[in-house]
Amino acid sequence: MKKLYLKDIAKNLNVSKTAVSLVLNNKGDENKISKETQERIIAYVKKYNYVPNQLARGLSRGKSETIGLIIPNISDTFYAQIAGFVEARAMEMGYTVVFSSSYEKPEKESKLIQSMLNRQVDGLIISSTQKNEKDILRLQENDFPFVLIDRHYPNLDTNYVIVDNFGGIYHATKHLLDLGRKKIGFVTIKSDLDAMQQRLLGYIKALDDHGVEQDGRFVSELDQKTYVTDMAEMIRAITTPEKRVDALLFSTHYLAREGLRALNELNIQIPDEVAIASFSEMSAFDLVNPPITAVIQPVQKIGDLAVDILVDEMKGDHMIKTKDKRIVLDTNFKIRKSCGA
Amino acid sequence: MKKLYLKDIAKNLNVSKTAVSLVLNNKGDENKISKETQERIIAYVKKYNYVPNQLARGLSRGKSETIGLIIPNISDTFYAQIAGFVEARAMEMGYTVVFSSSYEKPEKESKLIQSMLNRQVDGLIISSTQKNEKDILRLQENDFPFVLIDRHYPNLDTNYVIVDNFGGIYHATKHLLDLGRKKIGFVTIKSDLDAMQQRLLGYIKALDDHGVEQDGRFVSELDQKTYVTDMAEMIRAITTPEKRVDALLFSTHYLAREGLRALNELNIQIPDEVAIASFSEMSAFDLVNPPITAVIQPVQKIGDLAVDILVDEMKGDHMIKTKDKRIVLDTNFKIRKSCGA
DNA sequence: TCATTTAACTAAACCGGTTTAGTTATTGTT
DNA sequence: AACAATAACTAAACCGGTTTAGTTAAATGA
Repeated sequence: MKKLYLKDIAKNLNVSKTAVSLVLNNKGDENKISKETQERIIAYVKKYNYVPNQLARGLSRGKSETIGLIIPNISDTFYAQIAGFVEARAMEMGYTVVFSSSYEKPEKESKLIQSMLNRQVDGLIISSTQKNEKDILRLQENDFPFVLIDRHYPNLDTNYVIVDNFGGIYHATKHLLDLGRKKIGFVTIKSDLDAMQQRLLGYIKALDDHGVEQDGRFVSELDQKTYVTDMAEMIRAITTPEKRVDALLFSTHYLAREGLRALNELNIQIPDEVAIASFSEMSAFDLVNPPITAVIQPVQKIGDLAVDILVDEMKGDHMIKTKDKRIVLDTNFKIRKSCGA
Repeated sequence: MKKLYLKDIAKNLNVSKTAVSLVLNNKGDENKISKETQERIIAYVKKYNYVPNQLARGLSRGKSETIGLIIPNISDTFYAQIAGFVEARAMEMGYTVVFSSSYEKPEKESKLIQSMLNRQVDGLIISSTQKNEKDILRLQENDFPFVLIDRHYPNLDTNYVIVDNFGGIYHATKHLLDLGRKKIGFVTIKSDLDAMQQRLLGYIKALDDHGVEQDGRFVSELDQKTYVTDMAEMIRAITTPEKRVDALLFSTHYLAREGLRALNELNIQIPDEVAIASFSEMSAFDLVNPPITAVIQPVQKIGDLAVDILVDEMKGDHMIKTKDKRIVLDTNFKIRKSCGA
């Protein structure tokens, strides 16, 4: 079973490569290939199950029908889910997805973008480290189609699909306040990410709006690399009688996971002694002890919209910007036992 | 900033495309390009940051430096983790990964394989639906490099990296028996997958070896599509006084998750009334109530080895089979509270 | 009836690299 | 001095498609 090429088909049917190529690309009619010839070609192709070499096709058409997906970490449930939806939607649209994890390293992200461009992806979906303005700017200057997801550059004028981080946390904070919690701690990751800043700001704004004074506030920023080990100590520190919090809000699902673990180990009763809630969740938050109240991100929408916008951008006339391409999605709020509602 | 091509470099340096190409591919010396010319070329390329078009490169060399990964579902933590390790390892080796989820549909899997072949991937890593012998056989007949992971075809002579499903469950079952549990139920998915069969067999063998009679056994096979809703009813049925089990072993992590949920809802005390354990885990199994004892799969090893074997296969002289390319990895057993140890 | 369209098709250039098969000038050998 | 060997390089073919710019023969128009 040796491989069948366009020229073989042409030879065997006594037509030109051109004819075969045109017919296979649905350009037979407009190029006046007769109905019979078209049928002969299609029949032959079907019979011998011919499929064109995508590299050759891509090379000559200047596009690869491939989109690149760059995310911080495919092993993280949040990104894995997004990847799943991106891939499914892309496939519907006829695109293949190549992906890579940047592990939050700007240099890695930069290399990945370069490498994907070499591989002639037609467009990029990037959840950026947000420390790589240089590459993002370059993409934009070159009118290369791309969409940022989950994280965007607030001072750059790009397409993006993000969630309302501020609003999500504001809602969660308000909920805790409404339940009578007065001393709400906010546990987050040391990070310049705008998304993280917004979550912090949402927390602060909610406290301000409810007139909570300085001593009712406690913000703890853990290091991305050491948060697992730091968590227990931090929790111990803020649950001492002097500066005891009565609620903790975690800015990410993995912080909530470790926070819960630490609280359980210290035998602190949730929600009685300390109520907790999390921004973003993972698949077992409804099964942990106690189930964790969480701000839910619309992962499917993020994935679907990112692809839709990108596809539009890739085909579209670059002059006509039809769709709105800056999207801030609302979050949901899932109340469970951990917040004591 | 318009794109720089090989021919531009050649023109600007007054050398041939050949010279540039050879030097960039580290074939300068063997082709007797003088040291100075080599340096000139390298300096120029570095200065202007030239990188070759991978489609053109792939087309002319007949390889794309890309590997395809086909898994049941990228959103599943298990496969997401494997994908992460596969991608990382592949990148180390200079390969890009394209992936797609088959959602357990053989036809989808078949299409994906075809599509990836069209895209000229150099090799495939497949976690097959195991209902697609036809395509796997064809790959093999054509000497196309591929490695099966997680699931293999027992009657086909292919490369694979799987885990010892039988042994893993045997160990877990024995552990429950040793803890004095006499009526152990086995909850699994209706499936022809050999992996699933092996898990069932491991359970049976362990019972046999310990002389557990027929009424100490209970196997429940749930439907892949409806297990979430069926679980509660099933659990209720086997916890009636007449045929009450004192332990439940779940053949997958998602079954364990739903089983735990159902048991909690029915207010059945774990492990006092019913002990539970799971084959494979998810990231919060140590935080759920109670933490779940689980057979742990070596995800990193699966990913790493799959890539190693595939790369070997892709470069390697097909005549010389150096490495062992059928690998059955041992599982670990993580004891937590749910089994009552 | 002769010029013009049109229908049906194709040769050849092209995409941007790699590779084969040379070429030319210099050095080495006898 | 004559010839082979070698160093340093390049023209052109090639990968497998797409696309442009034609060609040819029949149909139409004035």
